[in-house]
Amino acid sequence: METTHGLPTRMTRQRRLVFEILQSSAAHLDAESVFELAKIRDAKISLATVYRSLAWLKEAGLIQEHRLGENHAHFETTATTPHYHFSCLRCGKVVEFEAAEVREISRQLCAREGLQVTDIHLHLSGLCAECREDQEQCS
Amino acid sequence: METTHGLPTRMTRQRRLVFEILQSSAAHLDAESVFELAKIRDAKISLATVYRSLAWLKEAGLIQEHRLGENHAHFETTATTPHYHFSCLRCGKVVEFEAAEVREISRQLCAREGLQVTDIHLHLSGLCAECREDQEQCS
DNA sequence: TTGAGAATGAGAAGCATTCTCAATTATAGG
DNA sequence: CCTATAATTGAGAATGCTTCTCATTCTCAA
Repeated sequence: METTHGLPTRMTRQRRLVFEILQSSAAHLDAESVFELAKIRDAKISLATVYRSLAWLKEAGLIQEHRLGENHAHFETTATTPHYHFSCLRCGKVVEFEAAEVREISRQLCAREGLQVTDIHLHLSGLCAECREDQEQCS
Repeated sequence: METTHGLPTRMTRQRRLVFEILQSSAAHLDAESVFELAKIRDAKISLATVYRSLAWLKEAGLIQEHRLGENHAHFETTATTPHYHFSCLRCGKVVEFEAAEVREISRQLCAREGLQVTDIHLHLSGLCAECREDQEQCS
């Protein structure tokens, strides 16, 4: 992210490609999915570069990383409106939602503890409406 | 967690040991730390058993798993009062805090989307008060 | 144009976690 | 108490995701 002079490094072709893939995708892609999509436009791109690009874009604030219960990360471009996630433990479906109260909670904590919050992750999990119905039919 | 008859399985010596270690620890231990502490009381215990015990205790609702930014999980016994976490990106310090509003947010989402929430994780990250001071001295 | 630093590709390495499987232990029924 | 059955364990192999290494390529500024 920083050169030896403390200046920001460049937006390269590969980094732009990774960013564009995340921009044009509605879903929350994981590194492997980004890699698969990237290879279509750049057959030579390496998985390591995808990971490095994701780290760089995250550091630059252009994308966000989410841990949605699975053992790998998902990424999405930074939204204009802050939002949070619910993920279904059964089918993996992700529901996004807003909640202005969360920023207020963060603000209060900062004031009380003298700390500085740079990232907020609210992650709910359980069963989505569909899976809930399926469950009930079994019992 | 379940026998072939659908009955719950037993609380074994190893599982109790893992639970007791988490109970007597103030911090949020990771699997490796639990393993190190467990070996003191049971030299033969295996890391696999620690992981299996953690999964079993979690399933039983006795402990909770947290992802605090690092690439490994941390565990703590289920608290009477639901609480959330802030972790410092610099020194790793964890601050626990309460926020009743979060349950209300969850309740609203359940009502609106028809889903069922079983787990809530609110994770803030940034710089703790101490690291914030250190940072300022450098600039 | 050239030199220094930054970025890349390919594959190796690392780390946390899960799996396999043979041996051990617990439980229920006789 | 004995036995059959299933659950659990230990040990190490295997897996999956991510990061690292290093030789090569690219970019920018002088």
